[in-house]
Amino acid sequence: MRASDRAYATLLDEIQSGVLRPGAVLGEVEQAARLGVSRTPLREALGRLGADGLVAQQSPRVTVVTAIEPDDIREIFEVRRALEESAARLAAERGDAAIFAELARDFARVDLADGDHDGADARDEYYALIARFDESLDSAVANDYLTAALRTVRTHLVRVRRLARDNPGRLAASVAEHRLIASAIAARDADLAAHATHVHLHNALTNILESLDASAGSATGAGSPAHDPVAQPVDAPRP
Amino acid sequence: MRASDRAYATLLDEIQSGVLRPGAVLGEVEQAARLGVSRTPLREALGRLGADGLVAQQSPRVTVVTAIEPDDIREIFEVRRALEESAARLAAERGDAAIFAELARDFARVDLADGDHDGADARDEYYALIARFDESLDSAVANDYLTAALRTVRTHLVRVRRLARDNPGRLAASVAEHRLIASAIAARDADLAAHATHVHLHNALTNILESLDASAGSATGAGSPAHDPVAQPVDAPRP
DNA sequence: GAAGGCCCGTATGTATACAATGGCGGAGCC
DNA sequence: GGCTCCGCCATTGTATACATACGGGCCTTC
Repeated sequence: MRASDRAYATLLDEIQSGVLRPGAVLGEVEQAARLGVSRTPLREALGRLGADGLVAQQSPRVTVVTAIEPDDIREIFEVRRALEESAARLAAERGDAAIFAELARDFARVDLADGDHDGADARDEYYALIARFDESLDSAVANDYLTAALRTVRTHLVRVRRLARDNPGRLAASVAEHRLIASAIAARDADLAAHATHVHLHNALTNILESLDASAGSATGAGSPAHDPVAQPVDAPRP
Repeated sequence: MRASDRAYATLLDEIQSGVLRPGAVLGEVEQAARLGVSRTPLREALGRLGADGLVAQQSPRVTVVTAIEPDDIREIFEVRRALEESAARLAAERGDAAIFAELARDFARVDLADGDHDGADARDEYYALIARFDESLDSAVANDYLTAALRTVRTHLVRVRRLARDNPGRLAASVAEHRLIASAIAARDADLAAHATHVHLHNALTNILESLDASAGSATGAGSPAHDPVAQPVDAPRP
């Protein structure tokens, strides 16, 4: 594996997981030394992260991790709605019905299992299933350009999810919503698939924004308690 | 201006204008020498072009200009429809009605002027107006993520337009379609704006594909006569 | 005492040198 | 005669050295 790939993967993970917080300054020599690579591959990694929108040049001399604010989340969900509604429609038109019928069954099963044991276990199963659903969707749509655009959106979504604590009730509802979407695609009902996607995204966004409001009310800025040992100067989240 | 920016801009222009044809091999030392920059900034330029989807690594050792085939065009238009329909909706909801009313007037004027003098002159005016329309749309939508996604699509569209000769009749129709979209946004009629966008994209795609069929029938591969003095080995359009 | 200018330090941007890998060609063997 | 293996060459990936430019701090002057 190339050094630039390692640097990109590591930085991506650290940004998505919150180890590198928004506003953290990413100096080239500093990060290159920390990750054990030279400046050249690190620059390539920073370039890719910049293309993804995860880092930006605050000034011509300083690269920082970008912030995600409620307005960003709304914007991301607008793009997400546009792309995923289309994807759902296209999947309903051309997808393999059997695959989505099976996905719908699996979502139904998780829905039941959720009563048995809620917690990290159910959540892991949920996220794994979502990932499988996304993969199946991409494969059914068979559109590299759409998949690429969705990939960018999903990259940002990882960070968004981290900001918002998902309550157990929302989890169960989300599973049910996905089940409906999968069923609609399996039934080749493009309108229903699109509208169910719309509903799902509306609910997800609402939940996230409410969760953000709640945590903003309880503790200001102490959402993620993790004191990071890496991101040195967390000054200037935005000028 | 940085050397990497110059390299990127030059290569982008050459790919979009067809000087560097699909399948052309972009060796690092070769292109660096040609563009008068070092390998380091050239690599950065290639990386950005790769992120845009304009070049790809055919094998782990050779970077080539990507091809655009009819299927690619269909895929691009699927993404474009998803994004531009949403953009039209959002612009209708939040845009400045006055700006789009003025755009609608300008489209109407070009529509009339088209009768006087058709040719390169009208086409330039048309493309300038389209560019202004796109800018106004982006500004009205005020969504950086959506704008970024549209930017990628538009980058590819430049190449698509070059492939298809646009006939004068289509040009006039396109102007009329844009006039309707602008009017709908000015009237804050989100549904009409979205549906007019759908109609416009459908017509544009149909025209492009028909034009492609026609040129494929008349001359195979001799669509762009420009003999290029730069792109050396045009071997292996695809294995 | 304050403001402006100069100098230095530190950062990025670029060039080049070095290393490793993959492909191609030739030669030898079956 | 054909296939396979070995070795060289070419090209990319990485590291490092050099240039340049921006910013901060200190000194000087008004």
